[in-house]
Amino acid sequence: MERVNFQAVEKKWQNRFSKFKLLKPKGQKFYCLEMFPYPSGKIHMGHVRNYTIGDVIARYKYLNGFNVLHPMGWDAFGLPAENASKQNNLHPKEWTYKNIQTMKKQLKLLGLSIDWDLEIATCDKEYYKHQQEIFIDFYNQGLVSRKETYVNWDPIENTVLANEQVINGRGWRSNAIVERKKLSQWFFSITKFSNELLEDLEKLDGWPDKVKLMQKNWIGKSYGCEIDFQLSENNKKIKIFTTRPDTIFGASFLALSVDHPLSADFVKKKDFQKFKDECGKTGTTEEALANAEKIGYETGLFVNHPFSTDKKIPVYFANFVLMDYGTGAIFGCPAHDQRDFDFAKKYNLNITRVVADDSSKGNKDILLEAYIGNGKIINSEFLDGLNISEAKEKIIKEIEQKKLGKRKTLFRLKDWGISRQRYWGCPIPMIYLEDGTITPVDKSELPIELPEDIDLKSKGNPLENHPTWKNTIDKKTGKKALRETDTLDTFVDSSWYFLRFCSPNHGSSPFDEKKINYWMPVDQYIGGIEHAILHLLYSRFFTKGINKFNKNIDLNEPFKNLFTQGMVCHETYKDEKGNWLYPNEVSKIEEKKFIKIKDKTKVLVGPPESMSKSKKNTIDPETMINQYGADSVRWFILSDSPPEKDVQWSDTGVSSANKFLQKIWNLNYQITLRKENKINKDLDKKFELGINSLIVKIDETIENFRFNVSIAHFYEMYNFFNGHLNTDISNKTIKNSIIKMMKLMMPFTPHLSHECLEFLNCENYDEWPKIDKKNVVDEVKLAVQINGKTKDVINIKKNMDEESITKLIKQSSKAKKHLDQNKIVKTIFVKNKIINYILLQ
RNA sequence: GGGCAAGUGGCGGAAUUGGUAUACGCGCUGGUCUUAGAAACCAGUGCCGCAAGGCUUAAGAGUUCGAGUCUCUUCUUGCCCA
Repeated sequence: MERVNFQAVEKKWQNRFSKFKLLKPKGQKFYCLEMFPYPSGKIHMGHVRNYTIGDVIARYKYLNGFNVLHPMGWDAFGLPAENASKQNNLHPKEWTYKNIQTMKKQLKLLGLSIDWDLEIATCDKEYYKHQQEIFIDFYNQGLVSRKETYVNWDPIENTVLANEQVINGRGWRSNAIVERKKLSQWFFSITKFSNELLEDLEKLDGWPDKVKLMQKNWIGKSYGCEIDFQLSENNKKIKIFTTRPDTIFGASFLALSVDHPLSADFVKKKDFQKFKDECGKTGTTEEALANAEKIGYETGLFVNHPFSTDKKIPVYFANFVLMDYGTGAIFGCPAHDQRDFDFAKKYNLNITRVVADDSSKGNKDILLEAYIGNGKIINSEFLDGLNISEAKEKIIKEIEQKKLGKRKTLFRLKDWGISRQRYWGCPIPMIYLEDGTITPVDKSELPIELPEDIDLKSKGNPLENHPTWKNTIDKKTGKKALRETDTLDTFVDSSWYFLRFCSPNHGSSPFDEKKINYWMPVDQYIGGIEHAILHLLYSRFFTKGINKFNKNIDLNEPFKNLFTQGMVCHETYKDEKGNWLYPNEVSKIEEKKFIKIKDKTKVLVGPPESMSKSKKNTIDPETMINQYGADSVRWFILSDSPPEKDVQWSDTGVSSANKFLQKIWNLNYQITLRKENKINKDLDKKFELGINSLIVKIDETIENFRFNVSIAHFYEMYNFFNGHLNTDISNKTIKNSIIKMMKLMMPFTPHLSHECLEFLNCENYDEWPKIDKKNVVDEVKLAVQINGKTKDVINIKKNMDEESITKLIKQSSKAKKHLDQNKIVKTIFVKNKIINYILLQ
C-alpha cells in the first residue's frame, strides 16, 4: 500500500495556506465567525472542534463562489492572566502575548482557512481605545448609569471576588469568610432594550430554538399589575406587584423585602436586625429562595383589603421577597402559590381557595399543597365563574378604574454591571472632579492606557494602588481629577469584536461603516452553548445600542445564523489514592481495566466527562496532530457524533481516521496506475450516477451541519471506488470521479485534498463539483408490503405506474405467493416508494 | 420546584413529509499474508431459529393500510432556570 507522510504534506500546504484568503470579490458575501478564544496557554480539543466546524463552513462557502470573511482574534483580557502573573512572576501582558503566540502557531497546525491579516487582541490599546470611545458614546446616549450594588468582598485580600472565586462562602485564596459589600458601580442600561431584545428573538430564524428559549426566560417578561394596599392605622400605602391579581380575594398576608423602605421604621429593633441577618444567609438566587425555609418577621401592622375593607391583612417582612424585583412587596395567596402556602402554614395564616380544580381529581377541601393549575374562580365575589385569564383582565380594569393601582409589565432582566476591581481589563474612561462631578474623559485623550508598572502582589485593586496613574486633569475645565480605577467586565470586549473584524485596522473610529454595512450581520456564528445567554445577549444589546446613535449603520441583530457545538469528552482516571491521572499515565490491560503505568497499580475509571484540566481528562491537540496529522484529527472530531452533541474522544477513533485517509491516498495512487482493457459503458454510467448523488448528499449534509453523515457518505463512496478498481470502468471516468470526491473532501481534509489534486494534475482546485443533470438516477427501489409488512424490495424504472408494478410483482417477487393465495382488498401505492397490498385474511 | 430536550445493536450513531429500521464507523469473530507482531486484504456480526420464518427502536396503550417518527401514560437520562 502506498503511504503518504501527513506531517510533510501538511507543512507544505500550510505554508501556502498562510497567504491564502477566502475572498472572492465577485461573489456574494459570507461572514463566517467562530467565538474567539481566551489565550489561556494552549489550545484544547474544544477549540479544535469549534474551529474545524467553522473551517468546513468557510471553505465550503468559498468553494461555492462566496466572498468569505473568516477572521480570528483573542479575548485577551481577564482574571487568569493576573492569577498567572502572581504565580509565575510574569506580567499579565507578557503572559498573554506569549500565549497568543503559542496558540496561533497551534491553530495554524490545523490548516484553518483564517485570514490572519485581520487578527485582533482585545488587550491591544488599538482595540480598547475604540471600546472606550463606544463607552463614551453609550454614556452620552444615556445607556450608562451608576448604581450601588452588592459585591463579594474578601476582607483579607482586600478585594472584590468574582462569583466563581467564592467557594462555600469563602475566598478561594484567603479562605476568609466572604462579606457582602455595597459598592457604587457602572452599569449598561440593557433593560432599556428588554422588550426589543425579547421581540427580535422572533426574527432570528437561524438560531436554535433552545437558545432563543433560554434568552426569553432570562429576559423574563411578566404581565401583572401594581396594587396599593392602605395601612389600617394611617394613610400610608404599600405598593405591591403581582402576576396573579385574579387571586386577590385569596390574599391573607403582605410580605415585604427586608430592604423595603418601610424597614426604616424597624431597623432600631434588635429582633428585626437579627431577622435581617438571618435573611442575608439565605442567598439571592431563585433556587436558594425556593428551597430555603420561608421565614417572616411580624410587623404588627395591618392593611385593608382593597375590595373588602372590613378584612384586615397582616404585614410581614419575609426572606423570599427581593427588593430588586417589582416593588419589593407582594400579597400572599397561600392556596395558589407554594411559597405563600409554606409561609401560611408556618405562621398559621388563613388559606382561602379561589381557583377551583377542574381536573378529574375533583375538589379537595383541604389543600396539601398550593394549587397552581387552571380552573374557575370561586369565593371571589364579582370574579366568580370566570377562568383565570378573564379574571385577570376584569380585576385589572376594576383596579385601574378605582385608582387602586395599574397594569404593569415587568422584566426579570437586570441592568448589566460592568465594573470590575481588576487590573487586566479595559480602563473605564471616566473621571471624578473635586467638586463631585463625574464625567467622561475627552475623546481626544483616548486611549486611557493601562499602566504597566503595577504591583500585583499588593492587596486590593492594583490601579487604585498605583502611585500616580489615577491623578489627572480634566481637559475641559483644567481642574484636578481622579480616574476611575475599575476596569470593564471582559464580556464588554467580546460584545463588539465581530464588528471590529470588518475593519480591524481602521484608525479614526471603532469601525468603517461601509465595511460594517457590507459584511454584517455575521452569516454563521459558531460557538459553545455555554454562551447561550450572556455573551449573545450582550452582543445583541451592543448592536442595538450602536444602531441607535450611529445612523450610518443599518444593523439590528449581529448574528443571522447561530450554531452551538457540543463538548469534547473523555473518561476520567483516578489512582488508588484518589488522585486524578492523565490518560497518558494509564494503560489499558483489558476491556475497562486500566493500570497506572508508573507502578502498575489499579486505576478507577470514571464515565466520560467534558475535558477539564482539574480532572486531567484532557488530550493535547498538538500531540495528536504530531502523531496522526491535522487532517486525521479534523476528520475524527467531525465523524464520530453530530456536532451539536457531545463527542467522546477516542484514540482508536483518531487512529482509524488516519488509516482511512491513508487508504484515500492509496486509492488516488492506484487509480493513476490502472491499465485500461475494454470499457463497460454501463459501469461508467453507474459511477457517474454514484458521484453525482454524492455531491447532492455532501451539499445537503454540510448545509445542515450533519458532518458525521457527510463522512459516512465518503466511506460509502470509498468502498464503491475500491470495489470497482479492477472492473472495466474507463480511466477517464474513474479519474474524473476521484477528482470530484477529493474536491468534496476539501472542507474536511484540506491538506490531503490539495495534495491528491496536485498529484492527479488537476488544474482548478477551487471549484465545487457541479451536479450533472444528465446523469440522474432513473431506477428506484420500491418496497413491496403485504398488510403493511415489507416482504420484498424490487428495482423499478422511476415513475412506473401501479398496474405495471403489480404485473411485475405477480411475475417474480417474493410477495408473489401471498398475492396468488389471497384476494386483494385494497392497495396503497406511493410513487417510487412503496406498494402495500391489503389481503383478505 | 418549574421549563426544555432526548432514550435505536457491545459502542458512536444513520433513517426526506408517517413509507425498506440498524447506513457508516468502532469493537468483536473467523480467514489470507507474515518467523512473529503491526499494517493490509477477504468474510461474518440486532435477537430467536438448522431452516422456512418470526421478533426488535426505554415500557405500555392509541391513531393509521403502515409508527423510531404523531398522541397519551409511565420510567430513565441530560440541559437550563442556577
